[in-house]
Amino acid sequence: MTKPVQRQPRSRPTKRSGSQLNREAIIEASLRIAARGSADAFTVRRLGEELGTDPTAVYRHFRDKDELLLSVADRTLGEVLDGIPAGLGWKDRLRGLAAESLRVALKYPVVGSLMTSRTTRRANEFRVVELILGAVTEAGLEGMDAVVHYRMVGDSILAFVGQRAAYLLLDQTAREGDESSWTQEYRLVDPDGFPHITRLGDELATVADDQIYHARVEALITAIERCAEGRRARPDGHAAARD
Amino acid sequence: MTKPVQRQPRSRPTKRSGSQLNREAIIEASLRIAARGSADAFTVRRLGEELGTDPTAVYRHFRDKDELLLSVADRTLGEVLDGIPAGLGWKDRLRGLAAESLRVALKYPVVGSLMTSRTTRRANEFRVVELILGAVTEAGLEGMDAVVHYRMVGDSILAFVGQRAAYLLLDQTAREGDESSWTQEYRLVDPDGFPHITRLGDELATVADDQIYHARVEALITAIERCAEGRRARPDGHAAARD
DNA sequence: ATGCCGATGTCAACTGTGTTGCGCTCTCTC
DNA sequence: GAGAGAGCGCAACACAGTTGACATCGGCAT
Repeated sequence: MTKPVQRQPRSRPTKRSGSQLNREAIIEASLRIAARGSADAFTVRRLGEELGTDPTAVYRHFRDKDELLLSVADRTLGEVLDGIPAGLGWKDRLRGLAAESLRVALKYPVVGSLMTSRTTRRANEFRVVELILGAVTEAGLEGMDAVVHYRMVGDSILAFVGQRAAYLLLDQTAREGDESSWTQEYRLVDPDGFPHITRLGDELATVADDQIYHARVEALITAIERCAEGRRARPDGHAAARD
Repeated sequence: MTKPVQRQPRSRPTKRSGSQLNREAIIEASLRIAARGSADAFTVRRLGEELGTDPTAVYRHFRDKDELLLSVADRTLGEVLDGIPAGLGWKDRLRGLAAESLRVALKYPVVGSLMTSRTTRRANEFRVVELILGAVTEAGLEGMDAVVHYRMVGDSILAFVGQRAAYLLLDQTAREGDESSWTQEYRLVDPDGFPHITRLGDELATVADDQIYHARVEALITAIERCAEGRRARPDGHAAARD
């Protein structure tokens, strides 16, 4: 009687309903914590606070923190997919995927930074893969060309988005160091040994991440186009896009 | 006198003062540990073992582990630069940088994975920046175009290399899960909902990381070329590489 | 020579992390 | 109503980075 624990039968009365916690609630609490941003915020103990339960209760629903993280990441992938409008051509679909990925990764920096080199192997990841494969197919790629360019797009977006997220997570001191490097250390280099850095000092200090992001996305699209053109030129098995 | 603690003057009595340790020795011990590969090997305590001293002695030479890591990373950047032959054109210089970066990152996976979104702000990093800026300048880029493409190249190489290194660090169980995903889970998707995944199942399972790496590097070079062509076409300030 | 002092290494300990084993309670099922 | 079993709380473990107190050594000015 110490705790009333009012439970509504909710969706599945036949399921089982004796618990306060479930995977969904834990994932959403994780997202709330991840959205707060700070680097070390996403710990099991803070997750317990957020849930109002003992931290170790999480382990009744997830084997370990890694499995929880993969589930959370897949949830965020769903948020990415929901943000992409329907009915776009393949280029704008990829641009939309890139933009949404960045938005979501900056919304949940911890997740974005930890997932740059992982595979969730869950539902929404399949949808993303299918989306990219559909885009490169529509662009005219097939077989190994399609797969190579899919991986190129997927890995690139994941990587850049992860870099941005990880940067957001750096603590204040480290981030200030990184930011000031272009306006401080890089200004003091020897002009003879480093002529390019010296000459381009202003641009190095003022270039924005979004410009670089844009350039990277467009480079991916160009690469796909180029490969497709090469395929149309000589439609045999392997299309080499060398020069 | 409770403990004798016999210390022999060890290797260099003539060298410097009574210190057994210095930054160089610590960095090299760190590289030896990092080269052994396993994920959690690079700890301060293991570093103490490797050095034959108390773990906390490291803190007499580096403010914290992060500063040590940045120094180690800059050392590995030197190894990258040393591996690039001289006298190459800008394309092959970038290809060499990419190949050497991958080689070194796979040699010291811990360093490679932790440095994907950091800036060392040390000597060798300047040399790398100068190298890339020189390449894009030789390609015909100037001003903001040069800087944007430099960052594109630098970030991309760092990111891909970091992904590969991080993957190497995954423990056996997690890695097996990732590896098998293309031959297991991705084979069982619904053919109607995921036609592209189904159709390209074989290629998804057999594509090699090196193919993707090659494609990414060539995409970067192509992007630089394209931007340079656009500049030559209309040599005013801003060159928009849209379509 | 001597006494001081800073630099360096050692040791114990602190905080915080993920994780596990034990036991209690509460709900569901028969 | 009784058994069973899942879910949660609690205490504790191993390991991480880091800090402060102490010991020792070398170089320096007196």
